[in-house]
Amino acid sequence: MWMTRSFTRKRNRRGQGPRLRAEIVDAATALIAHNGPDGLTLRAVAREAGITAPSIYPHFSGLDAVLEAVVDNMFAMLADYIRQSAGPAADPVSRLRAACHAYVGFGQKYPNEYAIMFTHKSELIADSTEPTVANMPGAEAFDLLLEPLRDCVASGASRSTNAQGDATALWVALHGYISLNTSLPRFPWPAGDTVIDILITHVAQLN
Amino acid sequence: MWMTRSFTRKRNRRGQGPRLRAEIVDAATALIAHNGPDGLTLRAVAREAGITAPSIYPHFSGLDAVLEAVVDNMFAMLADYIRQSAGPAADPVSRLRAACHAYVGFGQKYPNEYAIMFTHKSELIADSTEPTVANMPGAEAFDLLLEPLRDCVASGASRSTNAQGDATALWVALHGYISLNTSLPRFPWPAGDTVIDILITHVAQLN
DNA sequence: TGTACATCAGTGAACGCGCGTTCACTGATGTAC
DNA sequence: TGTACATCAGTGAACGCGCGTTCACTGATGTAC
Repeated sequence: MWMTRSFTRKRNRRGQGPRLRAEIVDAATALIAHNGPDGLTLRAVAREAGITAPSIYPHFSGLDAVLEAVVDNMFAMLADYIRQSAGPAADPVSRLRAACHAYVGFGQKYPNEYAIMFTHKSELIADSTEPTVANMPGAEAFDLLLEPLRDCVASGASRSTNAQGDATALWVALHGYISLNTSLPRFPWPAGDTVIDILITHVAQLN
Repeated sequence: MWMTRSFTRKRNRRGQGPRLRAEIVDAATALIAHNGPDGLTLRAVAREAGITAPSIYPHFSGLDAVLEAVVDNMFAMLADYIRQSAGPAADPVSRLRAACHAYVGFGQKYPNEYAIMFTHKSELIADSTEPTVANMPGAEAFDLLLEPLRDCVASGASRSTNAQGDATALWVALHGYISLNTSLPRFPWPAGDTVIDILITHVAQLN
């Protein structure tokens, strides 16, 4: 069982109040990572952060707002994670494969956090914003799949004639792998990365 | 807002007590369908079923057991749903395509119910049972993808050399589509069934 | 430089609520004689 | 056929608990003069 941190927090100095905001987000993330999304309450977050429950209100309107910040944070981490893994590779196919494996690797390294990124009520995305790729929460990560795929097409390594559609399909497939593999670990999965490689090769139509 | 049923329930007759078990499962399913998995409590299920909370205990050890029954029920429904849609088609490719579309259709028709089928703690599956395809909760549904794919291979319609692996990849992909499409409805999805068709054609390696 | 004061970063007690679970019970229904 | 009884299918009150949210407060820290 996960235990609350036991050391006593030191109050922030004048003007440093907003630092607590980040600590609250970290505390919520840690709780999700260890207990899943279920036990997540305002009071639990406060306990984990080493503060009292009312102290959250100056920084967030409630638990939903905290969760939204956690999700935003995780999406930014995901994009960084993919960039770090896929950046070095020179040829487009290696870059695409690396990006896909990094995407799945992130989901498997942070399964509970990954799950809430997509479980989270999407109504929180402002209704006024146009539904384009650019202002989606996962837009950065999506682009990190789409661009290498486009490069594969340009270099003749992929037979795709619809990069946007195929990148979407690829995203869907990788997401499905993370989700199913996490929730059904007892399924007789083919060894190692077999399924991931099948998906990349065929959905991205690599030669 | 979803309202509780207002008519008053009639007590079951002697010997008909077990009927309440099914009513409890139905009530829990209805709550999940309308409110998502979050507001689901023992007392809410009892209210929805028109009984008092303690009346659940003779039939289930607690909320987890109710949820398990709901999930089992939904997996059985899913298999029926696929069979009904995919049964008539004569040639293997049509059967495979129909099965895949039915799978996705089920997930989109019952998004909240579909989500809990895989969100549900998989530890409830007896640890002693061997992890084979046969005793998975979704085994029936998986077979309804695997068999048509094998037929496609046999008839020369699919280039797959690893039906089991490719069926797994296909399942993963369809699952991913349901999941992402449900949680990100504002993403600029390609029109209609484009993504599904891309996934079927390429993952099943149809000619 | 010293001091009075305003402000900032939280605390701690309290509230009403719905929850899971227990317990003794009730009243209709079937059964034995 | 009548009646006493056992059992079945639930009820209703009660408990302790953790929750979200409010409110008045405190004490350290920076600022004005």
